[in-house]
Amino acid sequence: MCPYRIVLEHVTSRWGVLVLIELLDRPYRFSELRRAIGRVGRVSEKMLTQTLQTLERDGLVHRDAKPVIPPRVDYSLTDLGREAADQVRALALWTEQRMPDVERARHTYDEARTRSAQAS
Amino acid sequence: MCPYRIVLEHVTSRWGVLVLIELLDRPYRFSELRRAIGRVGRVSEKMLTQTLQTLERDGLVHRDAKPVIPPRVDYSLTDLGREAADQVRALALWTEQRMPDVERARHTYDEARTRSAQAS
DNA sequence: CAGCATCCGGTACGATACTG
DNA sequence: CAGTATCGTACCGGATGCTG
Repeated sequence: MCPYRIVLEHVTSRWGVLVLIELLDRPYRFSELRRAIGRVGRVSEKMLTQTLQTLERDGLVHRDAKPVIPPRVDYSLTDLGREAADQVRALALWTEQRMPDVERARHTYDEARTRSAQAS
Repeated sequence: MCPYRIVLEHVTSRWGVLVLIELLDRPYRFSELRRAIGRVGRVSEKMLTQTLQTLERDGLVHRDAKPVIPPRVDYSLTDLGREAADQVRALALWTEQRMPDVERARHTYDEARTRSAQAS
């Protein structure tokens, strides 16, 4: 499989999308980020960790761990990450905007299928 | 979960991305589309069917089934689908472009981890 | 050719408990 | 607080066989 597709899948992954969009606003701490995303769709601690590690490895997210007690870790976007996040957010906004059209299309589709089911 | 996130996941899904990008060039028949995508990552017949149905239901893809023997079905983008596909392609192109940066970031990341593993 | 039905393995994902 | 480790499950996705 093409190497760039891997990165594309990281960026467009379920939680990757949400992480990038949230971090576009401002840096977040781990649990804080988890709560912020939680308003849209609950993410498990494990998945958030995994997603952040993947994005960090790809150079999209910067992890700043301060050696204090209790631990404090801040996540932010790198310049590269911001470029990706901008595009992802644009896509998300577009989706939100076009939701009515999608709903209408679905309704038409479902009705057509219901009819043909009745006809059988 | 927010309704628009569902659509976003359809669009950014593994095969959804590739279908949208391919259809941006021109309409495709089923098997033809499968082969076209196959150059990047093999997709099973089942997944392609499923992806196309989802995108059709969301009003992004138009399905034109001609009642002939042998069957001929053409898939194309709707206006709505083209809007989505444009954004997805932009993201894919960006990813391809920035691949060197990602590779470099990964190398740095992996090396740092190797070192700390040796230190233990 | 286009697609549906069925079975099945891998893994993505969540819940929980534990550590520094 | 910010994770790691372990376990169980649900679902993704592939392989195969069949239909119009």
